[in-house]
Amino acid sequence: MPELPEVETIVRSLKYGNAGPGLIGQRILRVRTTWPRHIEHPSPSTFRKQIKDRLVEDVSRRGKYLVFSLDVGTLLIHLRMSGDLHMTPTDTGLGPYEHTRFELENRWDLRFSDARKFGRIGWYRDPAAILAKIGPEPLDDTFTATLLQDRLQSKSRMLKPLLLDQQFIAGMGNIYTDEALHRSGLHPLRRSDTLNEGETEALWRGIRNALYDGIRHNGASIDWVYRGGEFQNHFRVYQRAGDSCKVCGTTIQRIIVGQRGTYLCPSCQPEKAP
DNA sequence: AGAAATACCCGTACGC
DNA sequence: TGCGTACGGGTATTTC
Repeated sequence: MPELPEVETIVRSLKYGNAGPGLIGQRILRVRTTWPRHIEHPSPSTFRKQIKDRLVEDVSRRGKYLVFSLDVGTLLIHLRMSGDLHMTPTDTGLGPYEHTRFELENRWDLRFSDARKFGRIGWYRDPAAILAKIGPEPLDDTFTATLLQDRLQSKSRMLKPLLLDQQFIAGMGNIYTDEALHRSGLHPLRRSDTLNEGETEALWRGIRNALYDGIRHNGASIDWVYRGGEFQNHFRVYQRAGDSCKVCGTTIQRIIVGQRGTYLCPSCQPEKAP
């Protein structure tokens, strides 16, 4: 559930440090895990050897991946549903879900907490092989309304599952997809190749605004698993079924689209144009 | 071929 | 109280 804004928030906190020192310039002494399946690539034993004594040179983000540039190779971490990363002093007792930790030279740990154990970690000599498969970054200057239009017209898919497709666009999850569609005034079942120019522009704006708002509030905190920021207090539709739309007062609906719970305002997002 | 559905991995919350 | 089920992201696999 950490989506683009939550991952971006974590990247910033790790990079510059807030509840602890920043990660850049730190050396990793070793990795310890109580859940080896967190380590996706290479094998856990090879991973341990490759990570030992590596220097962290940069921390960034690509889609929902955290990208740790090392002096040799790159560490990729995907938080999936419930993952989170914290800087914690090495001598602090382990939290219940802190399955994997990277011990640093300065006696702090980078701890990977993951209640549902869906998260994945990998070390790659060439991360481009993985990251190149991901769609465009929605907040990049190169992500224009024209680019979005071309991509929408090249498919004939429902908007909701299409926006969730990481190959179509990077970083959108269930929350920000529903929030973006509401801001756009578009129904989640709408086919991508039926949007006119104005609707495409609205979707482009809706995506960017939903993500910017999320980042501005340091991401959202979701149910019991993810401690994020305050964006949950600003949801317009997500998890608001039965409540009234903040724009028009109509009751928010919850439907299932592509096996995903989906929230919308039936007035702001009519299935067919009025 | 492309779109969409299904299964899988997990732990918790919720409803009956 | 206790059990079954829904939820959720992304990938792999299957179906249409």
